Amino acid sequence: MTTTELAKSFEPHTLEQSIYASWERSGYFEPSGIGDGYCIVIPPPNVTGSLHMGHAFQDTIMDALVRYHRMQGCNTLWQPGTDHAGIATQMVVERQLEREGLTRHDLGREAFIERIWQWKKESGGTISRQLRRMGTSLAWSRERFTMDEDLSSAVREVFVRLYEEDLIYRGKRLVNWDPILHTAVSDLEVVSEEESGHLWHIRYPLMSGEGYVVVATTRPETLLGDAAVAVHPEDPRYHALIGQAVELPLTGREIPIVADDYVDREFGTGCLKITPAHDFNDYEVGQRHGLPLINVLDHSAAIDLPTSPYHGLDRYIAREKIVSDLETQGLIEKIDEHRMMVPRGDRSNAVVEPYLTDQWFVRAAPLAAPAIRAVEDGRIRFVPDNWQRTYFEWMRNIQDWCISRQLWWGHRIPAWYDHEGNFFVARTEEEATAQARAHHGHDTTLHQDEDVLDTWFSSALWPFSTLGWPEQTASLKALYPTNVLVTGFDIIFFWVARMIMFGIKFTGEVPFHDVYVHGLVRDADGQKMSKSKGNVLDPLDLIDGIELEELVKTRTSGLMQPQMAQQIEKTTRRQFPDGIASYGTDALRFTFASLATQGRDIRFDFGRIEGFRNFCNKLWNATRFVIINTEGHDPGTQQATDLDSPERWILARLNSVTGEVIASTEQYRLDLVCQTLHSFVWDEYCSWYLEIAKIRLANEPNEDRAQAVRQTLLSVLETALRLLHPLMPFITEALWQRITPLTGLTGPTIMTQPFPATDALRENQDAVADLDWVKAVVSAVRNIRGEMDIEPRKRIPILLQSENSADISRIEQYQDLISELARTKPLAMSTPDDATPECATALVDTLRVMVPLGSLIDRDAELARLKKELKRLETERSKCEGKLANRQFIERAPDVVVVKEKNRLEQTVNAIDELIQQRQRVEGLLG
RNA sequence: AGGCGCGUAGCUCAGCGGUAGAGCACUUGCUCGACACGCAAGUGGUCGGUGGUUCGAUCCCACUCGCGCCUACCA
Repeated sequence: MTTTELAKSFEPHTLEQSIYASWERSGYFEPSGIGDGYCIVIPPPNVTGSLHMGHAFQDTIMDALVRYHRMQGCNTLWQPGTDHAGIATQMVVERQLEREGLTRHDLGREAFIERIWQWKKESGGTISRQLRRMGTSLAWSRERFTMDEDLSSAVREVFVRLYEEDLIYRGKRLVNWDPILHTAVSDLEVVSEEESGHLWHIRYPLMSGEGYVVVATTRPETLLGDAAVAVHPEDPRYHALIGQAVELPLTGREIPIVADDYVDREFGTGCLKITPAHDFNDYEVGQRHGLPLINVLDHSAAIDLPTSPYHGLDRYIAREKIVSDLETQGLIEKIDEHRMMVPRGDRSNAVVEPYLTDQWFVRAAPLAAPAIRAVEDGRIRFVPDNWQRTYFEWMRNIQDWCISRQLWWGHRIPAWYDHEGNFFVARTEEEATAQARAHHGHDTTLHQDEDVLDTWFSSALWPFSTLGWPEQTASLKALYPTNVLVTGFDIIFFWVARMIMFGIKFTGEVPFHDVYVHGLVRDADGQKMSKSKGNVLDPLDLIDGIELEELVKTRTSGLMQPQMAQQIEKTTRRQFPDGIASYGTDALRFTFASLATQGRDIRFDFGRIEGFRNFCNKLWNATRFVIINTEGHDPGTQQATDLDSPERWILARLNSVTGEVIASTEQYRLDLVCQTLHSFVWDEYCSWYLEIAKIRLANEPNEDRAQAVRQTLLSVLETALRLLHPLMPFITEALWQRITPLTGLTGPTIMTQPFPATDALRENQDAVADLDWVKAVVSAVRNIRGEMDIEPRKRIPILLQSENSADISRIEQYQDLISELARTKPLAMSTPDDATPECATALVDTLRVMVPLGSLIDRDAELARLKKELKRLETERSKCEGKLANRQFIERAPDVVVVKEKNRLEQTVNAIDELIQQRQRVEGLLG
């Protein structure tokens, strides 16, 4: 035995990290520079964030694709990097400051930004460390960050060009305003959910002095900014009032009653107050009727009317006060309970306020048109393809994109203002100064726009900015357009659509050819994983394992809502009473890959990961077996030409499996790849071929033939390792390196070995048919043994009977194999004429497999077994007969199907006859 | 209000026009020299419901019931 004997079981943590380090050190992750380009850009995670299950899942898919193509000989780049996550990161650092009793304004912009860079430096390594633990083959030397200087200059370049083409404009518009974060957010960053509220019916007295109209509103405090009351032009109830005026309560202002068919006559009173500065619809109505925009809120959503008694009150406090004042004046007609959609900021959870401010916008429609075309004409393909509907739906109704954010952390907008309010958009301050000089005829002082760009603006450039754009770099030429974007459906709008628009606009080409849209990882109950729910799993906890107490601690610390801690602790203890076992990276990756189906929800199932950890161990031990049986024999993999059928069979199977793996990978069906490889390795290679090899190596006197078995053991294993490598990189590397010396192959790593290819010469129908038959015969004996409760170790006598010459020659050829696999005494042939003892019988097509009853077998058990088998056959027969009795079937079904059905019936009927006779014989025995 | 997805074995999921599959769980045996993270043999499904197309439907179509998601301006 050698000193490098494998451990008895697979222990992932002993090898993963050193293997990864050696890959990285050797530069295997970097593009080779040879072959067709294959490029994936990683969806950049938040630089200060950490890896969650969704990332881990997505990264598994990308790494599998990348490793596969690298082995296929492509010039492969998986581009790593992170984004600056404007709002999220700024919030985190502001919260840190809060603990010190400071705000960002106390520090000032420069110091605050410095502080964020500091935080990035401290926490920024987390995510790349975690990615490394996942085994990702990212080209780390090319790692990018959206705020790197070159990427920032790409951002400015894009901004300026869009501005120059009038595709970016600045304007005072209603935007979604987050009154806690004090910034505009885009419509995508607003999540509306139904909440309960009230519908207040308020009387607005008519100026004529005769009565009042009643308006219904969910937001009485905005009354202060009303500019009109609107009714439907064809509403007979209010027809006479159109053109009249009402007195706006609490303000004494006079506002008109206008007619607009936006009003829904059925809703509320059919009479609507119009607040153009605080509601998107009212804004439109206001535009149509030339109404003034009356802003009544400040940037924290408190009332901003210095002359009013409500000045300075928060919107909800003001609401209460206004309602009570109205009540005092008898102006509240009624208050109804009301369910309504409430828009909240996805980060702050604050109720978002439509708010009138100066912002920068991207004119989206002209950019969308070519982006729509790219998908329509197939230059970009969604996988699964129904996601293109979602894409089209949004793109065809696209709204202008508000890109300015009132934050400090991000790409500052490259626009400079003079004191007159003119602004100059330029790549640099010098250029802006020059523009200003040209404008004014002399130098003026300028100051840069305070706002930064939406993080998604820079993300939209990611596929080409990371490759060096706007420089025409070699990487850009070789690797752009990238091949596939792997992403979740939740960011199709945020990111995918915008990359397509900007990619086409600035490179003239699509940014990627395929968009592979995967599902979202959920917990075992189907719940979305989130820190606040306390159901997150850290991929590293699955890799390394975690004690229950530790898990409870991480799940309950740092909560936004500390009152949830108890509940979270309880469910955690219930769900993971023993903590989480250590499964290793390969098992985790294989699990993710197996879950990469076409669906939307991916429930993480611990049964799966445990099963795949066992699979790793199986592979490990199969390798041990192969090593033990080949070491010292120098078999090589140079396959002998004259192989016996078990070898021809397993090689043929390997060949089909290779074809299936390639096809499934190309279709992004990694779940099928898993299934195929799992069942090949476990059910065919280990359960059958290894067992056959044991027998042959023990009994084979011919050394050449024994060597052929050893070669086959090795070469099938070696090939299987390469097939598995994209999914399970660590164990396959470890085992491959271990067996390489035995195979005579050389090469420093499995990573850069060629991916297996199919070879028509390996196909072998005859060997496959023969081995299927051998397996069926062995299974028949094992079935009798199992059902009869015969000791597994005990050799039993069996008789074989057949008139079929194929059966007879197969028996001749495989008798030793069958007898060993089924643990029988030497096979005995008999003819139907022979007087046969009473037997337990099973049929393999035309072959009768019989185990003499004797003392071994229980007569009742055999009768029960026969009964069960007969029942199965009889249902089958009646199905067949039913079909064949149908004239339509005979006439219309394809001939092959009809013939098949006839054969099936014949076989079934024969089998039934056989078994009935057998039953009679057994019944004839006296019990 | 529109759009989409899902409903297959106890659980998690494949299959999607010609004999219902996998993993886990379950039952019964096994300290056989690779592996108990294992071996062998089993149990378990009117493929959500109703109708239609078809010689034939888990698969295609229509309707329907449940669950979920995404878009949308009903105050």
